[in-house]
Amino acid sequence: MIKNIHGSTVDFLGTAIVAGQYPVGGSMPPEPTLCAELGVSRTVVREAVKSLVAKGLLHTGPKVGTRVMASEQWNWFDPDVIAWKSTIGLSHEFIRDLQELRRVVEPAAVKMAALRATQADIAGIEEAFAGMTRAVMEGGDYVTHDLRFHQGLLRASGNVMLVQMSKVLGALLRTSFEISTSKKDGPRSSLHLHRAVLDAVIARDPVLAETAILVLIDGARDDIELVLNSRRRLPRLDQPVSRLKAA
Amino acid sequence: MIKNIHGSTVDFLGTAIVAGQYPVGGSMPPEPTLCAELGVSRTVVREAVKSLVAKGLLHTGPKVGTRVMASEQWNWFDPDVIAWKSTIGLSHEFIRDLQELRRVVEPAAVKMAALRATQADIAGIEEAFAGMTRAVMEGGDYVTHDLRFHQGLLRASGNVMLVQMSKVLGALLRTSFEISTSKKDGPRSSLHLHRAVLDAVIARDPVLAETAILVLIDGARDDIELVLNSRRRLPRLDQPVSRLKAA
DNA sequence: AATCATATTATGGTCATACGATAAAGCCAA
DNA sequence: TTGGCTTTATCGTATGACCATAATATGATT
Repeated sequence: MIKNIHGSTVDFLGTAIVAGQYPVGGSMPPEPTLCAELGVSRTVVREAVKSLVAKGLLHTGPKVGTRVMASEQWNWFDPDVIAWKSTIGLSHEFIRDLQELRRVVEPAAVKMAALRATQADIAGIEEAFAGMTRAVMEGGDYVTHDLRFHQGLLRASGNVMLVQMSKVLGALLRTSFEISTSKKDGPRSSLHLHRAVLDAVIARDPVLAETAILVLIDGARDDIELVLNSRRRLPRLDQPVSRLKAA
Repeated sequence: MIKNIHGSTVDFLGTAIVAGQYPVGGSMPPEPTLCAELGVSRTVVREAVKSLVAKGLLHTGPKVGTRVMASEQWNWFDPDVIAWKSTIGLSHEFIRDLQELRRVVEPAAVKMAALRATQADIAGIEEAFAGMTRAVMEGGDYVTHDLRFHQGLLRASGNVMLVQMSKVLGALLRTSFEISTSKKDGPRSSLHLHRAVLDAVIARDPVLAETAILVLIDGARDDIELVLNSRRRLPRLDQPVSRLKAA
């Protein structure tokens, strides 16, 4: 992803903060220092900091400096924040929280979808399913279509807030799918489970749709648990604070 | 709320955008124009715009200008965005969506709370309940303590993502509570329903806790529906674009 | 010696100006 | 009409200056 200096700076600082490279509650280096470390102008640093303030990661004030907020204050539903968290490696606890969220949200969304999905919604999900099938048969990017399938379901719920979640859940789904896909016949075996969900939605059967998606979700949960227990901790990337323009 | 120029500018533009005063997909006035309209420097305008970009409301590019993103792109879980939406008046559909979200999230959170709440969590909720009781008996701010009660429940779920929701749901709860409170004996009659939830959590009974909170939520939903149907639309504030410093 | 008021100062907040970079829109030629 | 070039409006970045705030230090007063 090619970005301008502002975007790169936000990503750099955001990742560093989420990774815990600056102590929570402590102060960031003063603006001139950040300028020097990153090799950018004060304008860029200030606008980047403002972006991070907007996402709840930082707080600024004259003389008090730029402080890192407690992680409960961060906007965890912000796609960028989630992305930064993903790049440094999702912790076991965080995956558990996302998993729980998914198990709460997706069944509810599917129930609504069964009641309210438009033809366009269903067509979109069908297309995603077709892509999944194609990927299994002829090879190809299974994960992308799997993501579209689930995001299509949330979209079909017709609820703005639930649609929003698809972006956040995307991080979990990607991890989840990659794990499932690495298993023997993962995609092939889950294909008919997806079909069952879609059929229930088309049949306007909320209860059936809910039970079908729960099978899918719990299956994914078990796969993840299995992998997480084998490697106690996911890889964590500790990148040193270095010049930005070099990268 | 007294704020600095940056904060005021972000609020002003954010509110205007959420209110639909700038056409979605269209371009905002160019930076110099905004500077003139708001009576602030370009620095302030740019940093404000950057904040709004961070919240998904805007998108900028050289020559393309500053465009308003489609509302599906907005970070609806951002406390500021929700606050702006609240100030201009929550639409019927938006309240419905929030209501649905609440009905999905809160029962799940309460179940988790029943299993995992710490003594500190419970103490916090007890304190909020005491405040509610006091407000009913001696008069006082019922809504604030009611909010704390529900936020305490979400916090006790021990799930980061669910805790985040408390901020968003706060907007709905405030509206909801104000409506309920305006009803005859609203607070007094709902007091024992709250007590039932808390008791179930203390008793570590997830199922009981869930059914108890559902009674509470559906009661609130009915109250809201009633009020919403009497006045077809909530008041909407159309403030003209005017000088910022004057206010 | 302890306390409160005052001065200092470090740090973010705001402003102004200049120039670079980009992509839309117009123009010209084939 | 079409393809590519030029123009130009607009955001992106850099710099320097000064203002506003609040933590800290200083000193006076009791």
